[in-house]
Amino acid sequence: MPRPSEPTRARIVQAASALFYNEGIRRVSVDEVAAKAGLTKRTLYYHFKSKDDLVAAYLAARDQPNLALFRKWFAEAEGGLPAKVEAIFRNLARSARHPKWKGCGFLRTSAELANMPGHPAIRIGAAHKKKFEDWLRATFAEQRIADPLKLARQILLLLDGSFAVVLLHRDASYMETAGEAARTLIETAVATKGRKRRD
Amino acid sequence: MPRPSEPTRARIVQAASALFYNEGIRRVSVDEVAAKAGLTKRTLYYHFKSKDDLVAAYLAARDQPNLALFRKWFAEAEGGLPAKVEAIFRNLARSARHPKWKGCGFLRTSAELANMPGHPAIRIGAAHKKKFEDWLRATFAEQRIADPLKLARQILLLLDGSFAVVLLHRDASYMETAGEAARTLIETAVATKGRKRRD
DNA sequence: TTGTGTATATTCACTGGTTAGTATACATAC
DNA sequence: GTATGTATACTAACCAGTGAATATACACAA
Repeated sequence: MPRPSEPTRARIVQAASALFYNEGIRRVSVDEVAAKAGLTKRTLYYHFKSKDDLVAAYLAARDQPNLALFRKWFAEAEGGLPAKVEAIFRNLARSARHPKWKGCGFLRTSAELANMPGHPAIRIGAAHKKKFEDWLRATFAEQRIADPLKLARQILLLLDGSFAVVLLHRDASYMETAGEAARTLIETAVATKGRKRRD
Repeated sequence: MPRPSEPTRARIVQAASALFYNEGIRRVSVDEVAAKAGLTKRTLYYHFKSKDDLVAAYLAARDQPNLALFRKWFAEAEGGLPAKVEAIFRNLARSARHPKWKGCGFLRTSAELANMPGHPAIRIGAAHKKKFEDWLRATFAEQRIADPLKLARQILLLLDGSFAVVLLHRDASYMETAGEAARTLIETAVATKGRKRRD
């Protein structure tokens, strides 16, 4: 039974993900994670050196799948650039209507651990958001938009804002409002493409 | 010494505010709050029936001062509507650069308690955001903007987005980016004032 | 093929500390 | 002498992390 070790670790991360996402980091004990994974706490501590380490692994496992989903929604959408970005918000709204939805795991974790600035989990969250921003910036740069970084950050702000607002109000329609705002900002940036900045 | 009871209660809320905001709800014990307020836990439980009750009081105490601050920043700013809204973001960025700043207490609390949907603290947070949205909507309506509710919600999304992003990245310049985005959205809405919706 | 050593993987049982909430008694002011 | 307010001392549960022992799989030697 010993040898492999990788499936066990993966099972622990899976159990931790479900519990941490649904209940919150500090609400969930290491014992609960171990029980859900079907093993003892001592075994868990063989694979992870601390609870903080486990929390970091939980977020690290969410990084790539999450980004892939956003890219998929963007790629599959019909229409031009604004429509493709808006599709991300529309799909997100659909996810948010599921009763088990509880916002963005990265944001919620960094909100809960805000008193530990250098925590590995917060770094992983920041890196995740940065990857998303970088992908948007590159996409906008390809379309010869004047200030692709600024526009990417504006979209990111709307996205994370919709995570926060929808979590509070439990009203997913805010995500469609955010999508509309994103469309307006993109169209404005496109219109300014060649022109000098006014003001 | 007994009689008054109100200053005692206020002192408890003050102690709770500092601790809950800086360390997080579940991180802070009722004993710690009592110690910081200079009394025993048993006395605290005379004034509040549970920890949840105390958490709710912590947020309720933040509601009016927070809104007043936003209104003050708006009112004192020079210039037109976009400049006045942008001033809110600029002032917020200034606050966020203080090292003790840890985001929006309402958002962080509801992120931490996301597993308890009906929690009084979450309701207070939602009501707070709604009041801000209502104030913006009324302000925009006075200026004869076409869809004041939609614009108010877009600004709210940018505001809460900047709380989230700046908490993660510890880079307050995102708030100025959010302010710029708000300006763009307002100017677009103003330009659409009388006109029919295109599309 | 069979025995044996070793790194890997797992468990039981425990520690020292913390936690929300309470039973009871005492003090003060009016 | 009764409302209000405060403190001491307690419960019963929980929690992150560890010490010591054990089980398994595989490499290699006989």
